[in-house]
Amino acid sequence: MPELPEVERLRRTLVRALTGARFDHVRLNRADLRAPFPPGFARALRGQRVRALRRRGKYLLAELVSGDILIMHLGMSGWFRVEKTTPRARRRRDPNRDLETRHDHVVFSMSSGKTVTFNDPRRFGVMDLVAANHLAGHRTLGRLGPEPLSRAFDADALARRLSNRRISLKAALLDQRVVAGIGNIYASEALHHARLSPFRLASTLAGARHTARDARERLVDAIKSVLRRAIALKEGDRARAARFRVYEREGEPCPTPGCRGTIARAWQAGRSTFYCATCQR
DNA sequence: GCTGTAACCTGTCGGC
DNA sequence: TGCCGACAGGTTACAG
Repeated sequence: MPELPEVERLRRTLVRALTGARFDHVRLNRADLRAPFPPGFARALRGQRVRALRRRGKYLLAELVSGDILIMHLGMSGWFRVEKTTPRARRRRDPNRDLETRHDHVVFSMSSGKTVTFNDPRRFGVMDLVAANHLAGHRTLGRLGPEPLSRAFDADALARRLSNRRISLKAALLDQRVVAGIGNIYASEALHHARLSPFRLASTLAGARHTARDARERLVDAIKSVLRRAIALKEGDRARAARFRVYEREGEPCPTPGCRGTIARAWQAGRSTFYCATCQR
């Protein structure tokens, strides 16, 4: 599932196809994803040139020379495919290929000679086009918490956002207003890395006592470390067994050195949580 | 205002 | 083999 590391890696791939290029043609294969495309979406994009491709949390933001911003969110199953543009007549029908392209919802033909296709079987993705000066007021982007890999995200910033929050730590990490870009997988991973129970009340990390301060410093370090490591993974390292310490490892021994616990699974905030009850407190 | 939960959606997997 | 239900998860809407 695309969380911050996956979106960042995708951004680095898309930069080459999009930056400096113009949208020669935009094809929408349906009228909506999770929400309808804004009126005139394809027409408004056509002819526009991409100045830069940024990421904010799990959102990809294509800054256009005109000052508009193309907002893209992958949802649960969205992904982009980059291919060299080929004339339609030369494409041959291929049943496997048809299966792969069944959920191609948006096709960008770029002046770079690349075709960038958005494929999203579950259609939880989002695309929107807004003026740059409306970005801060955007209903979701405008409320996002700090970027976890930025200097702005430190123990003090975390304390401010967890203060008075009477929800679990796991639920807090999933709240994009607390910190942007973490999803179900990396929330479990970071909490295990920090040796903090996913069931602990979020506000207990906001206190002035040194134990609370120590815990939130561990959590900030764990979040940064887990995300950086995931971003740095190469294509060949993507096997889940190599990537995750607790996620989808129910029943396996806890990987923390010296811990004799077993990874358990619980249902929390409507999501699966993987944790070790022995070393996560 | 805050919190928890259902709903959206479709591919996959296990059980029958 | 085929059908059916459960499950996965990011975000939003809604109820309490």
